[in-house]
Amino acid sequence: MRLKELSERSGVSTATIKYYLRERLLPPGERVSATQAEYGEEHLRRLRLVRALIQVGRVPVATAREVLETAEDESLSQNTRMGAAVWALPHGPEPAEDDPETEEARRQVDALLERLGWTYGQELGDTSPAYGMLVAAIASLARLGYPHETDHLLLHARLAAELAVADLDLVEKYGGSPTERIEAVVALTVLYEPVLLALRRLAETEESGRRFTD
Amino acid sequence: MRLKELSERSGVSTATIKYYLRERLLPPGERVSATQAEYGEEHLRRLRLVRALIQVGRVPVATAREVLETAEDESLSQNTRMGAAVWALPHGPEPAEDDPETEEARRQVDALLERLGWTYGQELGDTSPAYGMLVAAIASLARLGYPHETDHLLLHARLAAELAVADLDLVEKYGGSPTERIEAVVALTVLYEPVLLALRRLAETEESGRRFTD
DNA sequence: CTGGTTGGAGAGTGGCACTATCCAACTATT
DNA sequence: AATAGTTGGATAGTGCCACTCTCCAACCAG
Repeated sequence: MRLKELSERSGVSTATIKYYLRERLLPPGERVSATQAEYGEEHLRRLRLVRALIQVGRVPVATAREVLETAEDESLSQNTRMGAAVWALPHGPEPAEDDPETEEARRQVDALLERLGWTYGQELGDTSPAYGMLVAAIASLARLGYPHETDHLLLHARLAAELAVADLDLVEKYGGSPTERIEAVVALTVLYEPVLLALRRLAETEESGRRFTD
Repeated sequence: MRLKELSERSGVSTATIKYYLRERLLPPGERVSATQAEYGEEHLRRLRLVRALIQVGRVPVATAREVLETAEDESLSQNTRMGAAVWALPHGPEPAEDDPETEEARRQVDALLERLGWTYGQELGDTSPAYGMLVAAIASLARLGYPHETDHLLLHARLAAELAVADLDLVEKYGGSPTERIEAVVALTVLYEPVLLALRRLAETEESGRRFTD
């Protein structure tokens, strides 16, 4: 298939596909002549994954490239590939190191993770970006004087763990090659985030409507 | 307090505070003379809330203004104010209307919400942005061939409802004026999103490490 | 008196995700 | 075979956004 057909079947403009090719989010097509290239079904699948990550998952282009490169780097162990791919997903700024709320939040998170028995992926001698995200969010809550008790966090963590088990059951049932599985974990991690957030907002609207009806 | 002190106590540069004042994210300070203004503790609190929404919650500046304006518009009922504030929170692009995956996703979401008995805030004769967010995410999963069974969605919804109940318990315990309560709902809705996502990612790393260790 | 500070306004910056233009090589139509 | 349209690679440009810089008159502290 030619660029135009790839564009029509994916709903992505040719200009944007060219941009993705340039940014190495898509592998180049097979050269047919000096100025013509041919694309296959694999390109279409990959393009749709890229679009889903960028549009639905709000992953920056540069990040999407890193994630996908790591996912298909067969020189790494499956576990490293999976960890590194999720590692590269977007996350807020690292928490400021030099204020009391951050330190307190860090203590609280450490205590929480220890209580859960999570090793929080210190695999590479570094803490996960998700850890920083968590600390920053809790520090913000503290700074605003909103409650952030360990019990409440534990509830969130317990529910998160339940989701993770269900998601990975899905991946195992889904099967496929190691690379496909890693892609599936990335896709499910990213694409179920809006699902979860949307459901939570709907649930909150529902519940607050129930409680605060005038 | 003067601009500089507000800046020092909040950790936000004076240039950025001026920008927020211009964008009406902060109410103007009390004029002391033609070119001097005085700010109070309320400004500091508001500034911290704005910063939390923008930096941690990734809410665009224009959206933050709408959300906060709605939250403090005392001409509206408490329920409307709360609904409208959460309504204005950022969400992905509306799903494309004209493709089969979107239609299928919409049917699935409608069935899910009916089964849950959620009225998904059709208060204003329109569906919530969170509804569109949910449809778009599920359509993406379908387009990529990933599973998105109703059972799996129901699990997410059940957990989301559990979170909503816990969050609103916190708000009720927190108390305060109606405006403060609405601010609290907005702040907790936004600031617990990164907490939940971070915990989910940590849980996924943990669980996939457990399953896929080579 | 004077050197530094304050705050309002407008223009400028940098990053990002495209998007438009150009052009030579190709392909399809008559 | 002429010609009109298409393709794909490279480069530059666009639009948006969240700041950030510059200027300047008014102000204030030593």
